[in-house]
Amino acid sequence: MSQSGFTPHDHSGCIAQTLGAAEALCAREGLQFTPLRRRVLEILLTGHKALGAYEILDRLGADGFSAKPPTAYRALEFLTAHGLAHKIERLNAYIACTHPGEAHNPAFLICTDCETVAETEAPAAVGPAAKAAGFKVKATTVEATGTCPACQAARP
Amino acid sequence: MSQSGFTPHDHSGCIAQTLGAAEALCAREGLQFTPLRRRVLEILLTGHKALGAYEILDRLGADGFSAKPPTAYRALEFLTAHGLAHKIERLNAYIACTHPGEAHNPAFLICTDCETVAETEAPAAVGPAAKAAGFKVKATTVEATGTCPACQAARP
DNA sequence: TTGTCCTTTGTTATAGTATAACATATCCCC
DNA sequence: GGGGATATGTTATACTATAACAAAGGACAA
Repeated sequence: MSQSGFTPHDHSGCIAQTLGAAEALCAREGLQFTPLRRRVLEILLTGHKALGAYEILDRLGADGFSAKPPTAYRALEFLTAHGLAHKIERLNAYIACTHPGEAHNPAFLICTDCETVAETEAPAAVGPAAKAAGFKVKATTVEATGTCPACQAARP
Repeated sequence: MSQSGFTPHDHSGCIAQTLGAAEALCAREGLQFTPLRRRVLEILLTGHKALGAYEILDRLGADGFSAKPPTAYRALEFLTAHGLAHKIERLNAYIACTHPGEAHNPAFLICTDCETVAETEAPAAVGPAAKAAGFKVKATTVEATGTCPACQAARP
């Protein structure tokens, strides 16, 4: 599995692998990996960029699906609920998970130049502070904005 | 300074202290702490909860300010730009900073029961992973949802 | 003093994000 | 072939945010 969406790689492999993992996960858990849900995941997988719901919606419309907001949002809810995609809160946008099925605490590195988003593993980001406060953590969002290696090189 | 908005405390002291710090910071940096900006900060300081821009707007209207969106958003932009308030991305809402002026990397603990938000210090949440990826971090968002001590006790 | 620059606030309009509520369809299983 | 569960279609609306331009006021120099 790639550690970073920043480094060049065979992206068609990325796509195939993730779709395969999604199929396997849905089969294992008795979930329906319907054409709509599959198509939304494919759209997200076109690149390591976060897409807004309405951007996804446009592409769905081109494929003959209903181009109304709930269509996209419901598919995204399914994908995020099962760890196949994540919402990037800073961007109000969505991205395919790069290692579905594996338990993880994702952190995202968002390049503000090229808009590429890389998913990495977050260390215990709030664990100690939460413990000290007596706070019981359910989910953690960790997102960093900045500049990816390629864009640092391109704009010195 | 309180480590947590979860523990009971003298909140009027909270308010006075933060407003004082804001005044001092603006005086020091040559910024204009106008009545509008001050009022928005006061509104945010009414409790340790995040408020939406339109919620703030309603209260501004009651005080004779223009109740149009840019009024609130511009004040919030000023406050967040200078570290006097923060945006909670998970909630699309805003909260007063509990220790303005001090350099910090805030992390937020969001109670999904009572909606209280506590600000704590984030450890280097993405440092190692970013370094490994060659990513240059500009800003980091760390937000955890969960249950605060009081709500854990109330709903066992 | 008045004219110009700059910052802040007011105002109008619109863009972008998300969900509620109800209708229809499909499939599985009995 | 009827009943329940799940998924999708459809309509309407709520919520969040910004662009663009107008107007008010202070600071400061000519």
